[in-house]
Amino acid sequence: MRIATWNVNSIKQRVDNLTAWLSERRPDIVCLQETKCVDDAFPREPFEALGYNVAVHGQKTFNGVALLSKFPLEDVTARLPGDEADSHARFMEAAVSTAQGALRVASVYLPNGNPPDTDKYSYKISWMDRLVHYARERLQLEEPLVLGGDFNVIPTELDARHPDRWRADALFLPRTRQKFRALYHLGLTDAIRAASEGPGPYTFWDYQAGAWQKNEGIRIDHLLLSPQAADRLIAAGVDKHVRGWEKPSDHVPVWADLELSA
DNA sequence: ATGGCCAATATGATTGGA
Repeated sequence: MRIATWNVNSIKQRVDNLTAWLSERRPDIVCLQETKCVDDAFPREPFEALGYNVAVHGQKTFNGVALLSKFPLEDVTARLPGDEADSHARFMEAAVSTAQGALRVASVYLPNGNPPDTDKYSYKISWMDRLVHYARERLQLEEPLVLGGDFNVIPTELDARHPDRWRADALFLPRTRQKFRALYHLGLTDAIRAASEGPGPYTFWDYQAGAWQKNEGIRIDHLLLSPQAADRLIAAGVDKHVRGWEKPSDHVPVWADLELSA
């Protein structure tokens, strides 16, 4: 079972890159973020033609998440509990059944939170509190669970080429990192950090200022595994080369292989 | 050389991203 996450920064602009990467990496399940389109306008056909079931939860202009899966998607839920007034399309969960066993997966697009002295940051923190609450409940099921997404959190100094430049940023503030550690402390495993000790790899390079050419990246896209998933982790990686393609997203795919057969 | 981008929108300037 290969599961991946990718912030595509507009699904309409990324159809060619996404289909090319799917053909190359051949993931079974993909969590997508920043699809930036309403559900009726989502280009499903190119992905269905590659054998994927498609579940979308989008909105006009901003945000938007989706799941692609070679297995049927069941119990699809497109709301993170805890705030009925939250209208942002940032979360979608589904259950997947395979011959090797069941898996629960969520596509997560955590708020950016900048600038930190505004209600955008308090929204980020309260969203993280809701995610902690959700994860705590799901972990009680003691099942394989993968939270894949753009968490907009740089976890440690190993996860930025120039950490000092990010000190005052909502992605790296102590309060942000503390809240992210609360997720770890529930018992979730960071798949990339389990597979490599760092520094790096990075998953995002800004379009501006030659960040890609100078490898001034950060690691903010993560796959967090429940103990029942982490016990089955075989390998994990970041497809950095995709950032060098024509018309790239500013994020690259992150993937993990799980041996689901107990 | 200390600045450089990209996507969506009833668009030609503004907003959001990170």
